[in-house]
Amino acid sequence: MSVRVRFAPSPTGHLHIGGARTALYNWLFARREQGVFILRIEDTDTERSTQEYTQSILDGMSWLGLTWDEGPFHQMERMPIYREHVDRLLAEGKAYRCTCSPERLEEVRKAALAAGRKPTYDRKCRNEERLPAGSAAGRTKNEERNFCIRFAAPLTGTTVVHDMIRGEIAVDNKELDDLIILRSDGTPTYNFTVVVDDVTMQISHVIRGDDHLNNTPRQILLYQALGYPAPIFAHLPMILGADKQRLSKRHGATSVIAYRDAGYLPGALLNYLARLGWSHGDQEIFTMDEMTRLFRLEDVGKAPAVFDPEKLKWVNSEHLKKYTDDQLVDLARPFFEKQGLAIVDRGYTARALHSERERGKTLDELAAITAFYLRDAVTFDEAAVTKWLTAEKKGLLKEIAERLGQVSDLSDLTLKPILEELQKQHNLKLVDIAQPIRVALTGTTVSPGIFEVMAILGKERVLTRLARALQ
RNA sequence: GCUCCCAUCGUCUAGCGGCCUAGGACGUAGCCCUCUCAAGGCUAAAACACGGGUUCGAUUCCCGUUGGGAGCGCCA
Repeated sequence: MSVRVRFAPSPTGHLHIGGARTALYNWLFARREQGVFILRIEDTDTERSTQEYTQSILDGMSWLGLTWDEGPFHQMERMPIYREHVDRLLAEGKAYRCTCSPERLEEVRKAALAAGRKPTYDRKCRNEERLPAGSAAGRTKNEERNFCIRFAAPLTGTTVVHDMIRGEIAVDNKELDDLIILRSDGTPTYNFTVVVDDVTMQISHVIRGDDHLNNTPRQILLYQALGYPAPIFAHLPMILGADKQRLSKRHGATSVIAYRDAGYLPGALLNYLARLGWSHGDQEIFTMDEMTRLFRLEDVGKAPAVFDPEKLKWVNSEHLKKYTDDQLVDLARPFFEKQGLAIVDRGYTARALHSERERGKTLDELAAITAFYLRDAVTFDEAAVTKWLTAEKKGLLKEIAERLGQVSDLSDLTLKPILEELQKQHNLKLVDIAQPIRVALTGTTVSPGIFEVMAILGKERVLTRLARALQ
């Protein structure tokens, strides 16, 4: 059997961390099994679905590099298919019209809850005499729209889910109620469309979050009613916030795009996400290639995982190490631009980034700490100036400037003797001489080695900055 | 409330009955390196939720308890 999997987000928000991992696992599984990865937009919630979110999800997927082989399909464009299936169930007596009002439903739920039962539908309309079936789904003309269509679920027996991650899960059919498959406005509902779509798209494996685990038995009932074989299921554990609650906006950035804008590499985000729930021995860092080769659904754990931004950062820094200085220039460019800095000298920028690359864990951080190289005027940190640019130190800097003016170029070779000599002469520690220079050149007390900074800046910039700091 | 799922260091996890004195990673702390900050190296603290079984032997298997998560929508 050929492997066909799908990622089916609903466009009611941006692509978030949890969705991205689900998409990744589907993608990895498809790649490894040489199957097909399908993207399906579940937009039957016309109230909340928007075109913007759809685009945002597509953008997120593209940025991550999770390319799809088929789609994107939109459920709103597949209405005839759903209606056809509803009609079939209706004709076979496996679905029925329900004229209960939302108000009555609410009362029934409340009463059930009060009696200690599940807040399910009491099957009133199913038990009353059947209304003329007709083509409820395809009703068009002057027909009233004050009814919806419910699935007539089996009253007895048990339904068992075969899950690649959870094993077998048996649920008593008594726990399942007659879910609505077609709303009174004629649109189908999730549990129905997902089944019809997965069948008609010939999905072989349904890999999704385990918030859908409870829905699975009802869906299996629908497969059976429709006379289709059910796909193989694999329910992934949830991703939680630091408070062990389901990850939400309250936990900070949850949209994939936010991570792109914060300077994370798509490969790093995916690497981190992959390790949330999946592992391969002690390995932490994976290339996409390694992941597609190594990923197995059998190695996915069952327990929910807490999203740890700190570890993500570390993973990102590890991935950052794999790029050359030259590649870093292009990666960091948008983040320099965000600060209003344009890259005029590519080689210079590459050398600047080289000196800082161990210090920034995201591209945003990296660009921020490298910015002083590209800025014309140094931005001074007040505390640093107060501590290190005292009158006494300024005298020292003046002396340094004079000596530097006499050398042809700045390098370890020319710089070291000069500073060491001054250090001895004034009976100072190297730190007492390095810090004033550092503040004068970078504006802060933190930077790469001072010799390196000076060599990269070059004689002209160094002297200019020194002069300016002395004012 | 009912049903389902889950349970190893703070966090991500390895472990699939003896190899466990429970391993790795992030983070934390200390030391080394050192012109600052990182990076790097070394070291340390840190976990099998609890109680019953099964077994010669349980982190590993079973049951219960507790804790957490999810579902119970004319949302997906």
